[in-house]
Amino acid sequence: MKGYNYRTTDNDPTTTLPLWEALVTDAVGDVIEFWGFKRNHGRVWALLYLRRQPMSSSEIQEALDLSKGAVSMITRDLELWNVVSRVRHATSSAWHFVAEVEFMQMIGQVLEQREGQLISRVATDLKDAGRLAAEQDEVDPETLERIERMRRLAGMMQQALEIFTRTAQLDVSKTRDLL
Amino acid sequence: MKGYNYRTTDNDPTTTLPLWEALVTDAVGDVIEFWGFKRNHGRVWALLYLRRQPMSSSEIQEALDLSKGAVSMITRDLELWNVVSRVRHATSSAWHFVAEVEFMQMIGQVLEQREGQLISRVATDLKDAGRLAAEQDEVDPETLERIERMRRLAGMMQQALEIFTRTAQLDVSKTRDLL
DNA sequence: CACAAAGTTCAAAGGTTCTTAAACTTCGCA
DNA sequence: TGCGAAGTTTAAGAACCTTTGAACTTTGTG
Repeated sequence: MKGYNYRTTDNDPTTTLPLWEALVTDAVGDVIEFWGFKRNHGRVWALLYLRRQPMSSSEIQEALDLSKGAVSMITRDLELWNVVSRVRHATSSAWHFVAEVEFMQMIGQVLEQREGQLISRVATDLKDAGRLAAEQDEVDPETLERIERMRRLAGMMQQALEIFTRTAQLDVSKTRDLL
Repeated sequence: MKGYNYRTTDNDPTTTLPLWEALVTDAVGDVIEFWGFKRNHGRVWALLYLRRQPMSSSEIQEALDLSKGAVSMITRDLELWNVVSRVRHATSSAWHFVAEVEFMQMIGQVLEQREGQLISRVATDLKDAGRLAAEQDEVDPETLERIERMRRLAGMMQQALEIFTRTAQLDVSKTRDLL
């Protein structure tokens, strides 16, 4: 879960972003990275949220010192997750992006999906293991019990994570007008 | 958060572990990896938990096809987290390891520590950003408000994660005699 | 339609993490 | 004390993920 330090804001003279904006975008980048996303997903969202006005790809690219390709891929992801939307700006032919405020939804949604895949695979593997072990004569009944207990532990983790993501989303909706 | 596939159990003829044991150790490895630990932490713990008898480093090494150094480092971590303990076996001069059953505690403990570090840094950064932005005349009050809202969001995440880890641990203690 | 600008894709580069293997240290025992 | 086995540390390498940059495709406009 550790980060990759593709940081460009430290002491880069070519950066045009004021320090306070860099602090915000990097902070959000760190948080989002902690949750298993890419740091730049958070940085782009934070910039758009902070600016409150549609920004073009090239503006984002320049502000955060990213490549054209990176901006394309990142905005595609953010759009897919519904935390950024693409709008037409009157004065320009290029697409512009704006931040949606449902930030926790993105985390909850993707977390739940990732976790669901994992747990279902683990569950079937542990069931298979229990079945196979039961077929062996020399396997202790206590050992079979331990496999079953691990299966239950996995289920518990799933439940806990579900509760967490649901709570997190609820917390946001409670204060949705805040954001 | 993705894994590194240093898997040796797929179709390795030198592996002496029966398939059902490999399924269990790998399943636990996958879960633990999802939580930001190393896959082999989970595999070693699972093996010890399954065997229910003290195992020496070299036994672990052979069973899971790890190097001597890897076993040393992994058992050190597991011991530090109190999910494995080191015992003297009567017949041998080598240390042996046994699994403790407080598995969720390890996750909760380390998660909370990692998260605490992150959030406190993010909090101070966002506070700094707000202060710096306020000093600039051309910064919109609405923008200041948005920085403040992000700070609150970070705090909310911290709370949610705390609730989660506490709930997870509680769930375990409720069923502690099970495991 | 043709051209230019905008946007996408992907192989390769760059960077991080994990594992290994070998040197090194510690421990038990004669 | 000296030896061998056990255990630890670490530099180098393998595996992996992310970003880049250039080729390619799409879009808008005269």
